[in-house]
Amino acid sequence: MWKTKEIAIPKGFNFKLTAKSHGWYDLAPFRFDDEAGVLFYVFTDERNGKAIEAKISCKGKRLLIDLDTSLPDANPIPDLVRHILRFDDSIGEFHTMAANDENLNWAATRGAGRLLRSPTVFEDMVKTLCTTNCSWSLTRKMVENLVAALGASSSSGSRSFPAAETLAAKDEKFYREVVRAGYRSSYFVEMTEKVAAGTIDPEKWLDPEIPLEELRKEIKSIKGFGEYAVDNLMKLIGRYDGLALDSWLRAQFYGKHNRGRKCSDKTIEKKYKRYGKWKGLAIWCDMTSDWHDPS
DNA sequence: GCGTCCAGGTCTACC
DNA sequence: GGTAGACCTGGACGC
Repeated sequence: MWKTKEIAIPKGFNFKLTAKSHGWYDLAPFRFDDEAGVLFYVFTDERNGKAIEAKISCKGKRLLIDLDTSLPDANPIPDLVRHILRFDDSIGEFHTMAANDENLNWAATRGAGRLLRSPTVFEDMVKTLCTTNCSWSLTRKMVENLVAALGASSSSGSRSFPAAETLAAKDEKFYREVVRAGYRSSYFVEMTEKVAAGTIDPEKWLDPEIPLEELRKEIKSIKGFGEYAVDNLMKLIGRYDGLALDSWLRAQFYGKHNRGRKCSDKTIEKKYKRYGKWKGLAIWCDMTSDWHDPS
């Protein structure tokens, strides 16, 4: 039995631009149906550990959340949806700056800049580690393997993202042979054990009061998190100070702003310096301006 | 089908 | 602080 919940969207919110803001919509348990304009996600019901599939779509000024189960009115899923779509993010300052930039005014006009994220920082950590040093197809495969092997099953058979404790119970052999994580396997073991044991608490990183450098240092101390991975995770947390430069982003920059010729990372930094704490969002919106159809 | 080469980001050892 | 090499996988390519 499906049950629909409705919530009001914030002013200037663009559902499709947010859902497809970066590749996360393509990683399990997310899925996006372009034709229908529906974002799918499989949540975990904290009460019993069962999976709940949600279909999220937008109708006028309302967001519709269709759940494949009947839940009590006080269920947490609408709040989690607000979190993943970043309803409460205040990016007006970024839009004000972008409005005066010929490369970025599209973002201000159309309401881009909210980057889709997972319900937990932990899930974003795992996925970020899966993006390091490999093709996108391998990233998809690793996440898929993880969810298929350890996720809880919904009534329709789709699977949710496993909890840290579930991942921590697995050894390096599992990550190597089932997830196909290769040399990253030992990083997964170390990271998930630390989270499950409470040695690190990723959810606390959402606190905007944590000093930037302190946060950066803590994430950087985790094996497998270098410059790119730290910046990427921090963007998802809501800190856009780092550019999260990877080979794709660099190549895009060379093509758009340097006549296809390579240049140093410092030159790239210089281009977005005026955006200050928003520069990570600025380069991302600049480099993805041709991703989205005008509708 | 098989073998080889390459891209990708981070870590570690070394200078 | 900077650099080189190793790590591992999937995809592209040539045979």
